[in-house]
Amino acid sequence: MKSQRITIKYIAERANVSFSTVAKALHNDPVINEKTREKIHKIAKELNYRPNVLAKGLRSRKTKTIGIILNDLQSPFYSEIYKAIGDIINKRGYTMLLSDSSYDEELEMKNISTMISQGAEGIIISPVARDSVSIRALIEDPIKAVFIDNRPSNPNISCVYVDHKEAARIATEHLILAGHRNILLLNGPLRLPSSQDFREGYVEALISHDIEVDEKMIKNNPISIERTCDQMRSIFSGEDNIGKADFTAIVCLSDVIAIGVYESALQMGFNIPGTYSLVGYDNILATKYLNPPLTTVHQPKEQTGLYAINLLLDEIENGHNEHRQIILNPVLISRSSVGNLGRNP
Amino acid sequence: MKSQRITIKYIAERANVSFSTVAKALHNDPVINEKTREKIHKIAKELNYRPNVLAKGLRSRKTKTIGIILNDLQSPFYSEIYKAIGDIINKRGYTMLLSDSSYDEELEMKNISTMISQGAEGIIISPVARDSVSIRALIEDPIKAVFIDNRPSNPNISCVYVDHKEAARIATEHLILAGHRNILLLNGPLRLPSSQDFREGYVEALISHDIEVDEKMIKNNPISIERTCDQMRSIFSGEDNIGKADFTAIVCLSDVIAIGVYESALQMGFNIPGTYSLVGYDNILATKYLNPPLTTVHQPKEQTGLYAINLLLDEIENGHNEHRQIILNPVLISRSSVGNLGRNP
DNA sequence: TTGTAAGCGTTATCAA
DNA sequence: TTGATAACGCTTACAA
Repeated sequence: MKSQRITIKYIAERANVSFSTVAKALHNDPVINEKTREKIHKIAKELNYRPNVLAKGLRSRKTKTIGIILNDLQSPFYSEIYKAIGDIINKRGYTMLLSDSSYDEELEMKNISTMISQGAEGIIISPVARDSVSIRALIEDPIKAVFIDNRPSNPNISCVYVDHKEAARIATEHLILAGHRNILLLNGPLRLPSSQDFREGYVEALISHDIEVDEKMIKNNPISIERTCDQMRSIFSGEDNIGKADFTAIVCLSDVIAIGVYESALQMGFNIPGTYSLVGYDNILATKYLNPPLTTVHQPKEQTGLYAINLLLDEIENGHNEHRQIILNPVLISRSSVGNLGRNP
Repeated sequence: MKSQRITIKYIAERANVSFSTVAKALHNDPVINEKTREKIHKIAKELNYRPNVLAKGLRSRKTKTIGIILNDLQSPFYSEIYKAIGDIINKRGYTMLLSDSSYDEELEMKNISTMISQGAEGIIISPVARDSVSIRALIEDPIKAVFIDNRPSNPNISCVYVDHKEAARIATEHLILAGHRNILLLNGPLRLPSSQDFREGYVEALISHDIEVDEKMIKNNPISIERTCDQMRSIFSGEDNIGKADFTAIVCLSDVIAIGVYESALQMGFNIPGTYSLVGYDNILATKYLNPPLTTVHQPKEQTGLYAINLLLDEIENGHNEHRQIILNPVLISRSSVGNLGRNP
């Protein structure tokens, strides 16, 4: 298995020319004689020559590699985003380096380091925090980056994100207009910028409708079905600081959390929207087919990915240097998980 | 922005030692004096030194990079698999190169080439076909590979897969035992090995219960919600060679196809399981919460990923050379999308 | 204990 | 039109 590696040097031997001639021929450099060019191409093809990207990158600084750093590879939310990114990356002849930070700053830092080490020409990242060591490191590094999903506090970064505050406002208001006044917020960990924004939107909606904000009604938990079930169980069992009769509706930071509520409904025997009305966020594929179909706020995920990669490639290939911020709008998708309490006309 | 790149050479200058001393110190080579070692580490840390993986890989042939090639990054089926893979890869200090072949052999070939070019030390691939130019190329190359999701025809390849034939048999038999005899098979494109296997299992189940196999009842379409809706619509409109009354149950090659049937039910106004009983395959997360909850055949996706990456890393790191084939078992998850026709006790 | 030097496979410059 | 050569940043004998 000590099989000879196919390099331009090896091709040169076979073709009886110098390796630099081979290099030029392979790049279709017009200085090379048509005949030799063809001969060399033929040999390369026969030997199934594959240029060594490492050597190439080392020498030319061009690796044609883009790093994508997200927080949860498995989440349908993120997968729609990087599906869109991946398609473009492929089409444009790049390769995608992908990694998962799992909402952990240390891991994020490591991921960024690795990608830079690997010679990624650019990075698209869904940052764990609005500002952090890793983000500052990223900005200092001469590597191009586009942030998605969250607005970084430093304005000198290109980014594409949906206005989470507005999303929460829309979702909460929808419930208020359906007559709900005691609305539970199933939020994510408060250290996440999206959770902070979402919370703000929720509060704003309540206030603008003269509803008092009760801190006990805001629950911050990791974004997962299991943890959501734990939360609901603790409310039902009386362990929590609120009881199951203290609210009539639930807003969730993400559809995954909303699915956790569906699971809880199954486990604890309550009904959606009979017992609780429910609004999610993201509009992931499955929500349409849930029982009942979930009312949720749509995030343009494909668009996010598309904008992000186009911005990045533009910066890389055309040396674009001014930073652009693209804010996308959330839109309410009304389905059947919200019941009308009939207080409002 | 012409910022000085931090290399061992640069650190060497700062530390007043030769660059090879730096290299050794950074590797904690015991021949280096404790004092100088510490000094060098300190400087490296201050300068935020990141080894250039390209140079490293070029010289040492170790890139710590694993390539993952799948057919549909967005599908929850695949994302569970590479989530599992990604976790291990990260934990073991590797990086993941990910790409999507979209069930296209040409793209697959390109993806393999790219990964080899990039110096990936190993590849985990869900192959488009059981045998193909790209697969043969992959075997000839000295790169380690593990196939998942499908059994390749060449036995000299490590692989991890679920027995799709058995899965189809279980699914179909489940319907037969519920009294169904006219069962529509919503299969994938016939060029896909999984479709071929699935078809076999379906046929086997029918035969073993003395039900005649009707080719018209087997539909091969791309695996997507949209194409499934198209198929159902053509049956309902009479354009197809079977009519809507010709069957009472449906088996699907994947849960995504099954979701397409749910969508069709919505669009065309039929009922599950009232009009048609339905069995899916994969047991993706959402199936449990569909309306009605989908009866499906579970594929151990996380296990698939885990086995695959462990096999691969074992081959890479321990030079394991014998190839191993791991076959995983599908298991029926009975929920509420199958109605009993009452013919059997 | 530290330093010198060759080489990994390219690109790119200059000379022939 | 072709060839020789240096350089990219690192690893790794071997020499000092």
